[in-house]
Amino acid sequence: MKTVEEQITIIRRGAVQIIPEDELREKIKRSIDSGVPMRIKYGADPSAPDIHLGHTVPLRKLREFQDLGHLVVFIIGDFTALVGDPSGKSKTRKRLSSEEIMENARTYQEQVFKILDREKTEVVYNSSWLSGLTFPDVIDLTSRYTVARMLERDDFSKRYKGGKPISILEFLYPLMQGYDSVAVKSDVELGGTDQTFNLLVARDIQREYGETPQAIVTLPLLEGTDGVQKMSKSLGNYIGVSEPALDIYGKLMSISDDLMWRYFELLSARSMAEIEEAKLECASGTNPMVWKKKLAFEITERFSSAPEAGTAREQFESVHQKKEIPEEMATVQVSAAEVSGGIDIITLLRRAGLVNTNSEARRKIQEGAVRINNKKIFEHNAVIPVKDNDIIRLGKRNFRRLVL
RNA sequence: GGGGAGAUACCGAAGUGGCCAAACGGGGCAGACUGUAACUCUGCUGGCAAUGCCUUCGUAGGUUCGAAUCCUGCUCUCCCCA
Repeated sequence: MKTVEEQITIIRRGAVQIIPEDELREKIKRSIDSGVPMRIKYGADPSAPDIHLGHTVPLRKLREFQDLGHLVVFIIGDFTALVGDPSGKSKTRKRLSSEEIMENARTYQEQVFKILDREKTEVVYNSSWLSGLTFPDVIDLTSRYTVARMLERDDFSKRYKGGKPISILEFLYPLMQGYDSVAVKSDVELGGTDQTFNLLVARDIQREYGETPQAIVTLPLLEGTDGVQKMSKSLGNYIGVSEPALDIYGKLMSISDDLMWRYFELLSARSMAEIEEAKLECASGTNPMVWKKKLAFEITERFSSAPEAGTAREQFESVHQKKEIPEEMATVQVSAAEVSGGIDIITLLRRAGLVNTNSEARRKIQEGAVRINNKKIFEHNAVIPVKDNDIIRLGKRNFRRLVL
């Protein structure tokens, strides 16, 4: 068992804030003395089943807590998802059916346990306590917090000042999350910095219900592959942990050199000392690509396997560095009858799923982005004689192999 | 309950009777460049049987030779007052 200070050091690495640190120390000490592990709460929204590298930042921190002997209480926010979160810009965010939620929760867990230790994880659904609350219970809960305090939340106050709508339901969310903490009796809760407000509300709610408030550990939000906005599926700048090894590797290689160091800090298992060393090395002339490949390999391996990551690296090198055509690619099946006497290029591109409309196909052809077997096609009414195994290419990185 | 403002393409935002498939910016895609799928530069970015035609400016009607633009109802949002 590690000492309090040793544990704090591990917890602090990569964390943005620990609120309040002395309370956390106290909790760790009590845990050591009593031999009872701390209960570390983490909530997940099962509306999007694909977890990406951004989610893995807190997950890795949870794993560190587990390795220190503590228990993770993983809350699936099925009740939350059932109600449907109206926050943000998407006005008509759909409400999920309970079947969808259960399915998402299942795939979610599959992915989460690539990182977490199953033995030290308690998975719970917040519907099991939230759906049982009566309206008087809800009134009691809402009476314990004020509108002014709600408006302290950054995005609420911004929207309020900017004349953007805020639904009452959104005010309820922090309260529901806080109630979750009461229900699971959490000692510590983890979340991204965007969750700071909700995590703090939970402390107040716990106190209101006569419990000892949880300590809070906030973690940075990982920037997406664009290097600017936070990684999110809706922004399309994410790297999913269940993506094919080649995609994970390739997307990691596409990040900027600056962002690479950020990823090293937040995702890599390498020590900070080693990372600093690498930075110096690059500053003195080493091609950053060398280190980017190491990062890409490490992360790809984590979510697939060493052989798969190796294959991904080879393919990347062959396609992007030697400009060769990848060995493996998506295929498109056509019947021999369809292509006897050739097939017109627009139809071919659409059949291959490389474009969505004929107009788009014409544009791409004009731009010189279309190749068949590495030969550029410029005629948008060209009729192409094709055969089995021909390769259709759009741009640098979209390939389809034709199968008759 | 009363008064006012608004809803435009993936997002933000201009346009206020014909020159509007709709400026500009962001995003996306492509081309050039590159160690790179980064940066930068350039082009494209509603659809189609394509020098034309069709659909689109919250929604349903109306006025007009002609409507994103004017009128009316409806839906939704914001602000002020009570």
